[in-house]
Amino acid sequence: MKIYSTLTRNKEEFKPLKEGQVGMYVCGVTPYMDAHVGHAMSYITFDVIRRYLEHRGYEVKYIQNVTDVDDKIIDRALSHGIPASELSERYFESFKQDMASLNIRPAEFFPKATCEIPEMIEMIRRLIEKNHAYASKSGSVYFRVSSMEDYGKLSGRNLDDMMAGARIEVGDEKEHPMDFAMWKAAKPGEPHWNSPWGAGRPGWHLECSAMALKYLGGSVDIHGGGQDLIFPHHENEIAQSECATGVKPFVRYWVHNGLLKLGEEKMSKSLGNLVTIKEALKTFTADGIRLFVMSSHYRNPLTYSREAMEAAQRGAERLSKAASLASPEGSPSMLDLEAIESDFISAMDDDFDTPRAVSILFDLARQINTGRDGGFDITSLQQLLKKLCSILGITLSATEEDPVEARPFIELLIDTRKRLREQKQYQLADEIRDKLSKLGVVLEDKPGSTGWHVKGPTR
RNA sequence: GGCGACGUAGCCAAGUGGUAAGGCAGGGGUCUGCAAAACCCUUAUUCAGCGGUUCGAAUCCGCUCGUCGCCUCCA
Repeated sequence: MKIYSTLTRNKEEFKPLKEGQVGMYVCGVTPYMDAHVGHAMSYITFDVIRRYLEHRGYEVKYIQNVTDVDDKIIDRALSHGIPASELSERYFESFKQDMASLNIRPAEFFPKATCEIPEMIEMIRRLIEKNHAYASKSGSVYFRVSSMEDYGKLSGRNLDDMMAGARIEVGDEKEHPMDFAMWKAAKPGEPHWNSPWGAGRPGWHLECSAMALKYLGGSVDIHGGGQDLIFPHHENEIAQSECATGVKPFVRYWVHNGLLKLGEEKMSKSLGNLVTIKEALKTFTADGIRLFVMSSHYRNPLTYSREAMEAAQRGAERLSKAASLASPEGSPSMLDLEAIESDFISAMDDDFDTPRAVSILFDLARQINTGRDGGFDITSLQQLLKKLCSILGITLSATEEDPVEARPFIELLIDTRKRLREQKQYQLADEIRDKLSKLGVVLEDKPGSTGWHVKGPTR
């Protein structure tokens, strides 16, 4: 199996530190508003990677942090008149719901920044001891970037290049403009914790270093996140971790997903151009959204559009139809299932090439349909389709929940319509079908019987 | 200005040296009372442009144009 690592900018043969086990750390959210489809894209990507690794026999330990204290949370909590902890808790719950709706499996553990303060303080202390960090007069602590030989290796920058950028402000208390805060001295009214350097709160980058170390050990196999985190976040994580522990590399495979665009720009909370996951789910199903994400390679940017989403949604429906067809009782289909599965594996083994993997799913669906039409037993094909879909977290569930209360009435109408058709009263029969369709119930006449299903969410 | 991606049919998107997967949409057909679904056929002599390397390039190299991301919080 090959995985592209941002650090080497190459596909590397995947070998976890401990055979058969994978420590995976994915940067989580800062919960101060509802998550958007860009977050969905990222977490679907890592959910698929996790599921696939497990399918390949690895035992995966998956950790995802929650940044439950930061400037935005504090600002927003203030304007809502509630404690920061309450705000972040509320949106973290909302986030977990969204993830569940998208069939994204929860992390094994979601460490919160505010619950890991002692570990972070310990890390700062070690870095100060080793001269990699220093406390300022105001009680903040900064990482000394000049103390690290290869600072900038992940993002391909060096300190001189960065100094050439015009947007750097020279802070009074920093030794070097690129030094970054690990501990921020408390301002009046802000949530704060005590530390050897005074009251304050942890810097953003520090939590991931401390948590990765605590939960996954000195070396992480896979560390994931959006490409927008490469610099400064992940660069600084490397600096803190490698300088504190002396263990190199901090991360064996850096995996970054491309960003979701809305129109010509990145979808983001700060730009405000976003579609929340809850909004998307009003129109599309989890399978539709997952297929949309997987139809493009995870390292490429993807543009959210109604047209693209609808195409994915149609595709999802096609797959679940093929999976749920009743199989004729004929001779079994003679397809080489092992060859199909091994094509799927080699696509996924090649840096998780989901577009290629998905194309195999569609090929399989067509084989199922033609097999059915030819009177073959398609059960084994359907089992394979279901198996491959479950590796990708595609549920294949009917697009809508069963409208239990309406069921007897729908069936009554279908029965009535059947009699009308027998009497060749087609005009009235078609009228029933059209009206049901407008109500979201689609009828399909087959030889001898009429099937029905509910249309996707609100389409 | 520095760093990094990307540009393949109407749309989305694989393919990284051997002659263009797959999905959606469109056209024609089979089936059907008509639909729907499904199936079959069909839609890029061509991969942003221009040069170069090669027996051979969408794939490698150079240049040009265009788009995006990061350099400030961000999945």
